[in-house]
Amino acid sequence: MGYSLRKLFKWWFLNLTMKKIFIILWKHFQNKWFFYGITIYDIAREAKVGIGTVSRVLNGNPHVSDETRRKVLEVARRLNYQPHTYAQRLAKQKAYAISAVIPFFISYFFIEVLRGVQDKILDYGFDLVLYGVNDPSTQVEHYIQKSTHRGKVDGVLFFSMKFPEAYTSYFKQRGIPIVLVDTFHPKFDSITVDNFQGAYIATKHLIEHGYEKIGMIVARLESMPAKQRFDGFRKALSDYGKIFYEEYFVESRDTRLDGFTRDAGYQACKELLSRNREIPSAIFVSSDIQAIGVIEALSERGIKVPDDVAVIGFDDIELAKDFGLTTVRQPMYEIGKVAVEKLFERMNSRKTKPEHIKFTPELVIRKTCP
Amino acid sequence: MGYSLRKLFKWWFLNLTMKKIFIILWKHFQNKWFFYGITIYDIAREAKVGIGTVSRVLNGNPHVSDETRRKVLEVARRLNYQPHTYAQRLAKQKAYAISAVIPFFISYFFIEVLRGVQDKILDYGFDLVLYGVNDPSTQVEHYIQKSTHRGKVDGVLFFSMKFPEAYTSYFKQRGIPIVLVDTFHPKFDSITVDNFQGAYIATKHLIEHGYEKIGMIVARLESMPAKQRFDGFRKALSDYGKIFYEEYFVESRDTRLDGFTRDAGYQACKELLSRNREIPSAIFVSSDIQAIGVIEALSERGIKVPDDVAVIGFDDIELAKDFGLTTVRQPMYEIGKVAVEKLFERMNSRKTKPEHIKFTPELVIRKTCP
DNA sequence: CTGAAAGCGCTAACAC
DNA sequence: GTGTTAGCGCTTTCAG
Repeated sequence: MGYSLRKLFKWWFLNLTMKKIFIILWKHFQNKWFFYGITIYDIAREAKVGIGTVSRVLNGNPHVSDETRRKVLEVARRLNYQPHTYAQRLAKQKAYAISAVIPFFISYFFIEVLRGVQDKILDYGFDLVLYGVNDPSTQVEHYIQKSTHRGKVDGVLFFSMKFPEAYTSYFKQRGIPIVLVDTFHPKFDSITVDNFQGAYIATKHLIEHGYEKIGMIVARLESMPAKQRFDGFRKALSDYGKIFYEEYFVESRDTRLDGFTRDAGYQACKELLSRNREIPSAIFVSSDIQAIGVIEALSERGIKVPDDVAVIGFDDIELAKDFGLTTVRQPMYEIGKVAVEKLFERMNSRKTKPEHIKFTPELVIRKTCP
Repeated sequence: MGYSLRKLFKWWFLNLTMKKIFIILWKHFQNKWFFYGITIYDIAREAKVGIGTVSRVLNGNPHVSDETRRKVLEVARRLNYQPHTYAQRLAKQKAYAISAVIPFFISYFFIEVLRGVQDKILDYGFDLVLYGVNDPSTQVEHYIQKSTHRGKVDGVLFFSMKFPEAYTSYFKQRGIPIVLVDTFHPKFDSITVDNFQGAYIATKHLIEHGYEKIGMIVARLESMPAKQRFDGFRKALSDYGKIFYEEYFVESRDTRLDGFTRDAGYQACKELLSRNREIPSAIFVSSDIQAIGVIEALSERGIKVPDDVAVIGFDDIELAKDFGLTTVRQPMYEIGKVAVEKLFERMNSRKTKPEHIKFTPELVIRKTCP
């Protein structure tokens, strides 16, 4: 009998009490020591109400008596309650998050835009899931897929890279809201900067300033922005009946970052100088970072800016201010903000046609071309 | 009877069929048209197995017959199944995500570190939730809280800002793994760069090069990195029995970004030049961005680098290469990677004491001090 | 090896 | 107003 009693006890102990004791202890530890793992059930128990009521209170549902509300709130605060992120998201069938698929290489642009995105997203209380692409040629699709795992995000922001054609139907079919920033596709909302217009404005300024022999140093023309800026330059020249001096035009040979580097600008300027006896009266450069290289090359040859030659850049990066560079400003922070706004608009109303917002850049006049 | 029949029918129709029909239709649309919203139930039904089995197959559980596995996999592929992110995370009680609380202002540093983080995190298949802090004085705590909402992430990376003392117990109590990057707190793992050592190495190089009158231009000494770099400089001087020339030492007045700007360097150098008849033979500058300003100021006065005065910077930012700046390189990409590794280590084993990893920076010799 | 069932923590429709 | 219950979609025992 002693034996069977022990056996019985053992069985009973293991299967029931043990479990319960553990649970009780565990809850106790959680509540008292960790302030962690508190659920609406804990609150409901303490406040002597149902979990539905707790949920209602926590979600600001008005159909609760003030008395109950107070009580629940008090308990919740005392227990240091925090809703479980993913339980909410699952039940609500909403991710409360958006993702950004963004290339890392365009550093200057990157930071500013991201700042805008972050600030705006804060207004909505959403999370930002970042997918920084180091190598577009191999990683874009991978990250697109990750960022669209079912339920993960309510929308995606896609930056500065060629949107892979194969994924247009992917997004359309699943109805995942997406907005393209600094890149374009006819089927999706996009936010871009009018490079053509910016270059046009800069060139026009040069022309109105009385410069005749206007040169241009441009990054590789395969790159869309470079091409558009070049086109704007040509258009302004022809609109104002000015000559395009072939000899004062240099396209970067440097392939790194499509030629949008200081060194590419430096080299291109050296080439320009070496192949001419005279120098142009002004140079429009396709980016600030190149322009800094250009100015270096000029000063090495003892050529003064802006006295001997005027220089205008493009982008208005942080350093442009330091160098007193006259340039075309891209409102990057603003672009980030608008991108988020646009995305939320899409998320809240699956509307009609895609919209294409174009920001017109503005001229910032500093020392290199007064 | 006609009436009661209709009534009955109506009731029946509304309460049962209607609902079911809708569900069937809906599922149909989903499956066929949208490839979306497929659940393991759909797969189980199609493959004629239980949902448990489906889950097992999908999770690579070995206790499934090959035959069943094949069948399930086939159906899953055909239906274009994707697991619901948050359902998984909820059931697994694991977030499969980490967050980064990072200030936006330190742009150069920022990008590189983040690249490292992103690349490493990719290995683990985790998501990165980004909280970019624009205004540390007001936003840090807000973002810390957001990033620690229950269940949201498995760990957090905290960058470059003073960790708020009030939150030490917050993290400790909840047992949320955190690693500090580019900042320090005795109670948490941290990864920093040995600024002292870096400055020491740079100064030593200057000394061994035979320079006697070595000056220093430093950002605001309230800033920890600036202070540590200054201390390293002094130590090297005294270790090698060199004089510290008070007159060739300038601390930035500029408060913006603690004086880590091109303009601050430029102004400080002007001040150095204006208050001495002679110039030092070498200048150690507390950051590359300032060094660029210093070089500008020097060249404006016709002082040649490195012929008249040698310059060494700190950081090795992108532009340093362009300017041929000799500098102290911080392995930022590497730091990002290691930070993630360390965090995962913490997440997988709640170990003992916090570890403090210090990277020793290395000297990069370029033109400004051969 | 596999199906059924009990969670994970929360929301929302449904009764009373 | 408020408690109960049925999901959200997946994981993980627990029996066979």
